[in-house]
Amino acid sequence: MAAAIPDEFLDLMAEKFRMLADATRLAILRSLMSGERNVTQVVDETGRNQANVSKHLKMLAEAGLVARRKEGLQVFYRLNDPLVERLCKLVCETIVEEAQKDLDRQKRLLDGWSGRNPGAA
Amino acid sequence: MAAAIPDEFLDLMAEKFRMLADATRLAILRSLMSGERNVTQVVDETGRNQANVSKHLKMLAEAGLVARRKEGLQVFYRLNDPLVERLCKLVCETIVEEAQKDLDRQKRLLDGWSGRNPGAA
DNA sequence: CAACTGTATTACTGGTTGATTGATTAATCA
DNA sequence: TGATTAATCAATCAACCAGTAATACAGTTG
Repeated sequence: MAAAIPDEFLDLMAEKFRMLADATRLAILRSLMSGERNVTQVVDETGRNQANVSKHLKMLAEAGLVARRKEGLQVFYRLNDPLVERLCKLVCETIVEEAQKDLDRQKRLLDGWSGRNPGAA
Repeated sequence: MAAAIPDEFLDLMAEKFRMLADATRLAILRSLMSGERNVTQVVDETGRNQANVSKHLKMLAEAGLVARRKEGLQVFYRLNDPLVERLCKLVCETIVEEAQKDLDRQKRLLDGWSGRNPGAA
């Protein structure tokens, strides 16, 4: 019956989605999907600069999406919310599907349609 | 094996999530989850003003999340992307779980813990 | 201890985007 | 024409993001 979403949820939901609505943060999360990483490793894997990565990691930690562990000089981060991978997976699949649909449409226009139905606008 | 997310996907994914990263748009989508609605109905159900709703509906339509149908004076919108409801459902469940976890933690502090382990800070 | 190095965070800035609102316009129909 | 519905315009305000520079922190070395 898909219970309706209560008003108080809307802001919380928006906040969750907002965390995922940035390519840099997604790149960081993707890096953490392979396992725990320190800041320098994340910097290397994402190609973003350190201050920027650090800032986004802080946001993600405050939102509860990643967890922090300090060890000597280094700070290690890891995924802390199973939701992340599930949401990313769903969206990725959708992107693939949409790309496939586009391909099919083009294909139909290019070969399947040639010669037939000549007068159509 | 959870195939890695390719770089080219990051922006597309961020764009998808960004559409859902706003409480007003979520309220609009929730309204449409009950079925097709015209703009006035969405305005009433969301409590936002007409210009605002109209603008967000346009964004959602351009992103392909909703579909548009004009009939006389009115314009009807409906959900057009099965992803929306699945993503919202996932996030809602997570919010409920997190709230539950908070409740449990408080409960444990209040009654389960009283008397025992007296010296702990 | 003081100086120094490597690692991570914070502060500040400029530029961009986004949300909201009131007023106006466009389209449709009585 | 007048009423209704939706889209657009113009203006304001807030949020966000990248980048540089400055700061903090832990550990090492002299």
